[in-house]
Amino acid sequence: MTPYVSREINTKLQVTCQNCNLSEVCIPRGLSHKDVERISNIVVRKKILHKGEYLYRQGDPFRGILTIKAGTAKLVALDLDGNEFLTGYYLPGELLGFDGLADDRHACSAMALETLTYCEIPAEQIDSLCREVPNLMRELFRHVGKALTTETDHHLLNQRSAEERVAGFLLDLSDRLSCRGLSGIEINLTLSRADIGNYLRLTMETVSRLLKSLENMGLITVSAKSIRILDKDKLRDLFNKSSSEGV
Amino acid sequence: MTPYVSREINTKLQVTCQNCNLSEVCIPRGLSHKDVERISNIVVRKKILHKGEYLYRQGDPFRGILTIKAGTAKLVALDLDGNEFLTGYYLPGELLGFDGLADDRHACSAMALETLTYCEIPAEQIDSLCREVPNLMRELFRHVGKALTTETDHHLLNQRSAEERVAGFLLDLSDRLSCRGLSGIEINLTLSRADIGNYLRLTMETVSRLLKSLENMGLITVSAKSIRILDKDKLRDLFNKSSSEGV
DNA sequence: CGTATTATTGACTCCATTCAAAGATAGTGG
DNA sequence: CCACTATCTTTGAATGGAGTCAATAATACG
Repeated sequence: MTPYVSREINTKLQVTCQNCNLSEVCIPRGLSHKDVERISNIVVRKKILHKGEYLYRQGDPFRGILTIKAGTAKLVALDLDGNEFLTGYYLPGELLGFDGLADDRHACSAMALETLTYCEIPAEQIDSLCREVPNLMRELFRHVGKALTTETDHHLLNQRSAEERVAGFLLDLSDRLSCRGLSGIEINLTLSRADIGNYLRLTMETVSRLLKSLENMGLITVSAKSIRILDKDKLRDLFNKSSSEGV
Repeated sequence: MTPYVSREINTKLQVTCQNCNLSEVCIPRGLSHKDVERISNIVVRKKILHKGEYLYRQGDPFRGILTIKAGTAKLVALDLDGNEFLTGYYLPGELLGFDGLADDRHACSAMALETLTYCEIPAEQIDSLCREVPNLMRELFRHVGKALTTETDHHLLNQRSAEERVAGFLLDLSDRLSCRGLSGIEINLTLSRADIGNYLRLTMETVSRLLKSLENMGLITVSAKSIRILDKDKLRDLFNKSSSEGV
């Protein structure tokens, strides 16, 4: 019953944190109306990026904490050999940029996977803003802590069997989409098979084979970049396979 | 040339952040004398823990940010099946506890690997202390950011070949010991083979085989829990093997 | 409509795991 | 101090899961 507000980023003057449709998942979550107002004046609402463009690049000076308004992005680290490693995949309302906190340079690159709009708390403002709005400080600590446990979960996922990894990836994505009021059943992948493989540390061939296998089992249907989850419970069972061994 | 101060935690009254021998690597790093004084009054210097005792357990309410004064600790997450996953291994001056930031409960357990002493910024004090000492806030953000990139590096390491993982583990440990003024050559492992395997997501058999193999190559000598690095450069070459393929 | 990119499918290989058994080490009580 | 036990470590042989290489198919894009 919150007043409906246009999703168009183009109507720039109107869009504030107070009326943003993502206020339930983004920074404002848990902050008072007054705090949000304070923050909203600082937050920079950025222009559109197109597929393949960077929000920031590995090695860039830390630019701030970003949050996606619309679209999806991937976070990529380069290993010693220059190979990509997809460390994260971001949906609207999710925060990124924490990889720049450690030494004021971004340790990863963030790239738009499709047309994307985002907001930013500029690096130079974080300090003063946190001092003025202690609740924001607490929220930022909470978010960066969340980024840490998410990375641990990702690491844990990638130690499981290829089948469990793919199942886990779909379940995670489904849940995160649901949280944002989007369909957790009809999933539109913006990642390529190679990207998914990169995220799960599998080859694209293995990802392809396993999506087909899940389809053959009747758990999902796959058609190009669109995946429909037919049986989430069975998918979950598959994900937890190792614990209920032997059946 | 800083005045030498007893390492004995038992002489409680004397030990402050100002005179702690770890001030170059721990929280005080980069803070003014005055800031350190302020913090030192809040920091709680804890009693001795013995091998196998917990600093905190998964599910416990967030207790604060801890730093090890003497000894080593492991950070362990339990996966869905109840299997251990060793997410981190901590040396004196290293901070832990960030796994409790996200939802005020610790996502991991921290266990002493040997007799251990540590200090603590209690959870309830972090907020006010950060407000009084903005430089501390910045340092904490830096540290939690570091924890995040460290976890990504760990994740990346665990995607490499078993040989590279073991070599990388030894190199990392060696460097971290060196930073603390300890020998990076004569390494005393406090982790068991199973723990190392757990950290590197290898079986203890594989770890054992590869330590033996590195010994046969003349890069290290192994005797029980004591490892001596004989040729760090060659060890580094081995770690970077995949990039200089074919030789 | 044609070309480039991305995805699928198959056959074969190899690295790390598993299973199993022997050997070393550390901790305990007589 | 030594014997005894439990735990940790080493070593070997066989297995299997995901990778690699390669060819074809589908999709996106100009």
